[in-house]
Amino acid sequence: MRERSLVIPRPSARTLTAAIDVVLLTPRDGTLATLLLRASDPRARDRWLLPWDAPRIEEPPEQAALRVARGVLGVPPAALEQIAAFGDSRRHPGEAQLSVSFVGLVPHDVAAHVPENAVWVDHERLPLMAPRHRAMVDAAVDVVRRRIDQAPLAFRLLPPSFTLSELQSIYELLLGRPLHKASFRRALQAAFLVEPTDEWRSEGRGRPAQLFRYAPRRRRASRRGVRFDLIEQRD
Amino acid sequence: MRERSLVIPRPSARTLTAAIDVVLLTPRDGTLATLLLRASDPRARDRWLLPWDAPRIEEPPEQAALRVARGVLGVPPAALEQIAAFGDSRRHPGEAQLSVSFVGLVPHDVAAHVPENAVWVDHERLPLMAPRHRAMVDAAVDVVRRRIDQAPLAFRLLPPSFTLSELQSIYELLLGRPLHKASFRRALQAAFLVEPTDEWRSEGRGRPAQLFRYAPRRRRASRRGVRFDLIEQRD
DNA sequence: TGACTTTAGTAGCGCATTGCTACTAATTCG
DNA sequence: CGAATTAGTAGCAATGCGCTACTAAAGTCA
Repeated sequence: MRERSLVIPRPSARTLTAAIDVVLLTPRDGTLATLLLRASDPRARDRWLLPWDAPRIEEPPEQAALRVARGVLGVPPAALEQIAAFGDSRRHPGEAQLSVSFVGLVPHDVAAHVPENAVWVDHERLPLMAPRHRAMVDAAVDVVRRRIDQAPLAFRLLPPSFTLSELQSIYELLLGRPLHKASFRRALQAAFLVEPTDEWRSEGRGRPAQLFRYAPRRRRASRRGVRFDLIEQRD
Repeated sequence: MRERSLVIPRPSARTLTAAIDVVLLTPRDGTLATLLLRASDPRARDRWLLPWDAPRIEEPPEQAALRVARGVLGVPPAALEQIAAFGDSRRHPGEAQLSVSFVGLVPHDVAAHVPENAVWVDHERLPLMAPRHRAMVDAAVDVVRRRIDQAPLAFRLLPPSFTLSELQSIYELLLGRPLHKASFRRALQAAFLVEPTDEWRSEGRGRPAQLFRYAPRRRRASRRGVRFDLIEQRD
């Protein structure tokens, strides 16, 4: 039973309930923090929620995500990327059958001004949440970690000029592991991503640090070889 | 205007029309080929379609994608991963407002048996298609290329035992660039991904090749350093 | 003032990885 | 048998990366 024909007799789209969910991430106290909203109804099943809303009529998911993010932050996030669609049996707080989730990065200064019903929580110490929302946070961090070396995500979390130590801290937070200072700087220089300004910043103790700005000069030669960075078998 | 409160007054999910679209990829004549279906109605606006269907009631997207893939292939694909949700103004053939798209990998022997209204087309030489479907094919190839070193995708396109030249060809197809033979084998050995069998295969001319099987022995040490493989600025 | 602490930044060694050329090995074709 | 063809390896050169150990410039405090 292998030869078939006309398997798909003119399908037509079906309606289902949908939601747009947004995972906002910011560097905070040495952790990567996620923005959670306290449920307005204290008897609600889920006390803590990711910001979300239904898409408006004819509103594309990305635009809806931007609207939701702006609703909580007042300004757009520094970066916004789609994570994935979630539509399995894991519960969504609004009982949406299908969720399209986005991750947004928020600079520290913007993150300081959020509504009173919102809190930033270390992404590794989340309270009890709807299972779909919790899965989104984990997936959001994965997306960021996989994209950090392909998009200038880290730089969007910093002001236009920054010290290399600040930049390294952001990378360490986003990657979730420490980096070696000398190696980090060497790799940064080889990639022609930043250029020094003639300003220096004295931050309390210690030698003042030179300020740099993001100024990608040329493309890095394409990735060499094959890496076979196979972690485990996924089925 | 930065301090806000209660930004999200209990949203509720809204209904919209949805579709599940599947990009099937197979190695074919030295190219990565995509499965397209010819429209049953020759006057249809889109003559060529990706396999797709509406999700059934309560059917999760992944399961629907599996069903669609089985409908064309007769068997499940060797691997199936979500690509992304597409919901912008790019037209879908079924006018679905929201599409959840998946990419499936199909071994060569399975790909040989498809319905008569289906054809395999080089992913770089697609005919005119609905814009959303075309975008999905491009995104599917991107997803595969980004995941190939983290999941054993290449091995799923091969029979249980295979020659290293065959394996290298698959990698080259999926990555879209040639690899150097000696370097490929060295990296492969360092990753402890395959083990030799005691069989050899003589394929016409030339020295017979030893057959190997996929047998990941241990995890590769985690990726070192930072790579800053920044390609271009994305906005 | 001068030693100590703290943070910034660099030099350079050793090892692993990778691209490459050049080889050897085993088979078919004529 | 020799040429052609495909499989597989050796080893060099260059690069990348982790690390230790340094120098530099500020504050702190006796």
